[in-house]
Amino acid sequence: MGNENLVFEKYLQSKGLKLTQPRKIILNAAFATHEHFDVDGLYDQIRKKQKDVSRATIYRTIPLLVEAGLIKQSLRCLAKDHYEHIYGHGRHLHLICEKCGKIIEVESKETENILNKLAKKHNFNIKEFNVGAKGICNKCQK
Amino acid sequence: MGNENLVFEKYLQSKGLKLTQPRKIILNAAFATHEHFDVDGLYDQIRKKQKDVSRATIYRTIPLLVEAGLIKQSLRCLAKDHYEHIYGHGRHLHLICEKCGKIIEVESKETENILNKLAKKHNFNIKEFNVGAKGICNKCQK
DNA sequence: TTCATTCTGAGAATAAATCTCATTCTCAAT
DNA sequence: ATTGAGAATGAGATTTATTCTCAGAATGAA
Ligand SMILES: [Mn+2]
Ligand SMILES: [Mn+2]
Ligand SMILES: [Zn+2]
Ligand SMILES: [Zn+2]
Repeated sequence: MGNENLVFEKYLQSKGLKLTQPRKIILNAAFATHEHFDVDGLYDQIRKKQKDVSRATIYRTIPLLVEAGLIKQSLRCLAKDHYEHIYGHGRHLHLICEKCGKIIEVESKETENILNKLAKKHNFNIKEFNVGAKGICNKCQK
Repeated sequence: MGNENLVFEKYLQSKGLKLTQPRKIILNAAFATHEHFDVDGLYDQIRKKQKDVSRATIYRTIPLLVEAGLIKQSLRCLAKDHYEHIYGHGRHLHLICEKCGKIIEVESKETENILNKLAKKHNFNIKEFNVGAKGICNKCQK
């Protein structure tokens, strides 16, 4: 339990927006797990906790969390957008198994350094890394 | 004009499928440009050439081209799946401008080597690399 | 309280992608 | 050349994630 709440509140204030109850609930749900998540996942999780937030509000809140630098759009599985929180969670790349859907997270400063170098060569200002590979995981190879 | 036709035909034969006229037209359209493309892009391009292929057939043919190793799913822009051909086109990574949508393609054996190393450590068998970054391009920084 | 603004939920609307199905094509066997 | 079985196609219906609309509720400063 970091201080995502504080970060979010600060961001909302800076935009003249309010940290309401639904927004708190959604923020909490997004940080309740270290797994990637989608809108329906959040919705179900929130409903299990007797809370009540509409899907519309979740869809409206996610861009705010992204803008605040708390979460990022991650992968797209089963035709749905997926997200993951980034605040308090080191950058990493993804190895995604095409068979079972397993996601392996790996840290790699090296790839970042290389990308930074290439970006500099093109005068490109990187905001978000997006590194990964698809293939077959250990178990599924048998 | 490589021999994508031959590759596609071989693949289709191996699956008991046929290289029909619509499939030829779609294949050609996919290789007519080195830009990334989406279904509507192909559809418009084909219609401009007086040809006629339904969207349904394009949607049905794309997975075949992917399976044949001729194209790959690339980016997702404006809520649409995008693709790019890979046959006869060296692997590369993408620097995508969030402002103007410009896509800079850069080669980098280094990142591949690193990813291969990381994959080996996890007994992961890589099929497709997916490397890039989002940010602001040279021009849009002013 | 008042008042202006922001938020919210419910449901309608949008649109990419998939599916259905009747018809047409393909091609190997006769 | 004819036939027949399976494959392919186009048109339109369907699905479904996401966005939009709008009427009412909450917020908070004055
Ligand atoms: Mn992750
Ligand atoms: Mn490319
Ligand atoms: Zn697996
Ligand atoms: Zn740009």
